Amino acid sequence: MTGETARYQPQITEPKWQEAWEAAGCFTARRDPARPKYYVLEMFPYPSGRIHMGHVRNYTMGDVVARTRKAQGYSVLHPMGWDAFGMPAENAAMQEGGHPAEWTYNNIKVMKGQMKPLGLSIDWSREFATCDPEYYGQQQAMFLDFLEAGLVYRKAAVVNWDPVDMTVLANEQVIDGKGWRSGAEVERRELTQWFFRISEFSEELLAAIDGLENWPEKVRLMQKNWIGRSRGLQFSFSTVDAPEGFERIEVYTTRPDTLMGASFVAVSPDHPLAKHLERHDTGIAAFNAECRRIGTTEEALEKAEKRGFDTGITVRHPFDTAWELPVYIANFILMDYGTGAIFGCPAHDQRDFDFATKYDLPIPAVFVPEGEEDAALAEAYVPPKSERVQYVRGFAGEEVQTGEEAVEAAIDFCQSRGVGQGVTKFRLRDWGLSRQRYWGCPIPVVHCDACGVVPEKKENLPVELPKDVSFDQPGNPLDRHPTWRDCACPRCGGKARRETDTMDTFVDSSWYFARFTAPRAETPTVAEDVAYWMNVDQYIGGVEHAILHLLYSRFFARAMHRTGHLPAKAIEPFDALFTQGMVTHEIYMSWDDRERPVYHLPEDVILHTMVDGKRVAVLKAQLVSNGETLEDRIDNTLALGIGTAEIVPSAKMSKSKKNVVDPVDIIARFGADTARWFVLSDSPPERDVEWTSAGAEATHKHLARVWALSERIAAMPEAGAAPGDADLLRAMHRAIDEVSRTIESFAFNKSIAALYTFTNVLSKADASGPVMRRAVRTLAQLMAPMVPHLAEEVWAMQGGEGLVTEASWPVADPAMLVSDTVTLPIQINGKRRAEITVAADATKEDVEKIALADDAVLRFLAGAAPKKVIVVPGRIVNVVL
RNA sequence: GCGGGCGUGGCGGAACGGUAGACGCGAAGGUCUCAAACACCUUUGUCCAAAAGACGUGUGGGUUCGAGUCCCACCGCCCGCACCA
Repeated sequence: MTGETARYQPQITEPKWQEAWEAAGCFTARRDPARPKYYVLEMFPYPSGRIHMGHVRNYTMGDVVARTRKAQGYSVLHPMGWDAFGMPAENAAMQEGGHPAEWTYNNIKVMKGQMKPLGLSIDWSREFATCDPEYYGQQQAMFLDFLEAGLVYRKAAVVNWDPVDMTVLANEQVIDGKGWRSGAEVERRELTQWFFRISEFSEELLAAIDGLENWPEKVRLMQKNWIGRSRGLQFSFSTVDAPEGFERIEVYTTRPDTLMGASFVAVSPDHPLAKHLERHDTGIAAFNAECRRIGTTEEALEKAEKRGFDTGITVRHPFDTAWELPVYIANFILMDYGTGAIFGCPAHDQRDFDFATKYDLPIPAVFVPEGEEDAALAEAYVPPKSERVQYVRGFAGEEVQTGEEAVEAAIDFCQSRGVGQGVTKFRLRDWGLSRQRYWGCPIPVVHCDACGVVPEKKENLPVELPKDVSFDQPGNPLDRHPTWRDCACPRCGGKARRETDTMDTFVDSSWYFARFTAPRAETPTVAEDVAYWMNVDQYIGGVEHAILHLLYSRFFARAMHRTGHLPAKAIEPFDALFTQGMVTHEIYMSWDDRERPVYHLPEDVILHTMVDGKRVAVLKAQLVSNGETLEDRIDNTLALGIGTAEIVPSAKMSKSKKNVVDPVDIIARFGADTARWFVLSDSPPERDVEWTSAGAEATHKHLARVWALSERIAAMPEAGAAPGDADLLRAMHRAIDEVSRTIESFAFNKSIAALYTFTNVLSKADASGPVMRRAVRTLAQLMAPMVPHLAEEVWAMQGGEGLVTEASWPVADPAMLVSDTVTLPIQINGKRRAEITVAADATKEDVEKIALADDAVLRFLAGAAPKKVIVVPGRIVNVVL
């Protein structure tokens, strides 16, 4: 057969198989009590308008799991939806006009059109967007249930305020302390906002992490640290010369053992005392205002230079009333943590040390390394709490003890003297969900002059966003929409105003996984559906969600359970979690005549490897304008670097660096299977993978080789036997075993390596037609999760029954996996010097005898007896001289 | 600043504490071709002409018969830090 008529043509075959799957309803999820269920979920996308390679990688991984589980007989749920609320839609409306809904739904349409050609085994009948009123209406219903259950409340909280645009800014909209649009200095301002009482679950959310065995250890650690349980002492200092009402300052410390090393007290600029003082003291007012300009992120506060303002107030030390400590307002004290006030022990905290040095405060050491003398410190001495140290200013417990022991002893001592209480605190703060924006789920309450805050009646849900809004003025359009904003009080019928804050988009994504089990239901969830489908058996997404999204979802599952929307088994909604790495690409950069960087798209350069192995990127535009060929360029000016771009090693794909590879282009050129195979092949899934055009081309070639191999095998005789049959069958079972195990353990790069190995064996095998056919059909089955279209093609070519997508997963025969001999390396003093082949069931003694008789071993022994011989059966022999 | 992660050939990466470099890319040589492309075959960590050998997993120490893997210290890069999603 010539290459003319028979070729691997994904552009033709891929749509064909997608239609076949759709016609057969392969991916429609059904509750089937007779079968075990499997729920695979990839973190749903934000509809930005285009899919990127990260999506391809994420969804391909989920698809491998979904298709494998389906083949293994599970009833699979593999849904897809859209995390559709958020600021970009509003930004687009501001910049380009139009309406956020129009922008969002259009993006969804485009992105879905780009995703469909990937051939993912998604049940599209369950699709929804979080901006659908049907979805957010149910979310509002749950909000009301949470409100009734006491899981939501209002309190004042700090926001970034842009005084020119008169609007609240997100952290990412604050650049160097200035508003991104107005350029005005951003202020911290307090607003009354809605909060979820997530902190009520701190202890439980922390304790339950230990049960999340199939989560990555790093995510569990990050969550633990985020919740941040600490044990400490809360007590108050009595003040001297403080204003009325501030006779005491309550502080919290995790190191009460350092109380005798205290040298100052510091309160947050947002502390009631600081706020009181600023009303009467312009210096303090100016200092506090300065602090508030730093912003609201913890990062900014931590990185800012540590500064304080001496209030002139002092406090008495609890164990020595003659000892007075100055009270500062300090920019690094968070009002949200502890009591918003601390005592500083500069000897044993670097921040306090820097502060004390700056303000010339004493630095008395409380403890020193065992056996050392008390001496002046050049920096804070901060040993691990588990280390034994010698206390020179301790007041409780032994003189030499660990920090942990000393803390407990100090708490006991203080409590017995009536100085404070031992308390457990958490770093985790309540979740502020209010957003002063339009494009989010409206908070379904009204503010009535007579009744106060009144929940909307459930029969009036959803509280829909008004469509007639404009974004030509700063601020939230809901605030200035009179017919939407003004309403009747659900309780008294009097004049009332709707809440104009909308919900954080994290709320939308905190329960979508539950909604997928019954996406069209008229209640948030349906008992039978959540009972059958929950939990998510495998959740897959980016590590950037390791803390907030996952923690919020864990909280939501508990809150939903408490309000009757989820069964108890679903309070940890994700049984297994996998966090995948990014897709990166190298950057092509040159410089313009003013020495500014200019970035070039991958398709605008030709990559060439020079003889010395150096890679260069030649600018296509340069070749065209000079009328040159690549060869001319290589001969002439390449060495000079003219018309070439520097290759900067891989970086996260971003539009500004122009290193984005568009999946749509790749699919058009090579087909979806090439894109799918490549994103799985090179790197372990949890690590970043670098997209390279050479790799994509090589993948495509390999897939074409498999196609051609299948075609060759299809033409082989129907009957007969050949000497290589047994070897090929062994290789086949090894491949089944390896691919099955590596898919199970999320090592898809190794699955692909095993498929390469098996394909290489298969193409060189000296086996008969029937065995070859059997092997290549198995190859199709093993490849199907990764490259389902090609697998169908091969399956059909070999006369496979029905669709390979519907075929059951092959099982390796253990008897075919063992061999009768084994090759062992022999080390001499830990260095490999020889190898021997012995029977797989040889005894240690036999192996030792054979090893010691080996030529190389005899040469090294030179007649002497070995000191020791270590035989690890099946692995290695080590002879120690 | 705090928290978390990652460092292995020219490149992506393999390796229950047991033969470092599986598999793929790239490169070199060959077959085919008028020639090229494609395809196929062989080689490919570094040093040495080759053999033998030596050296090799970011750096420096340590534990072990044996360390990429475990421990300590350091260096570099990446991610998160509560209103981006």
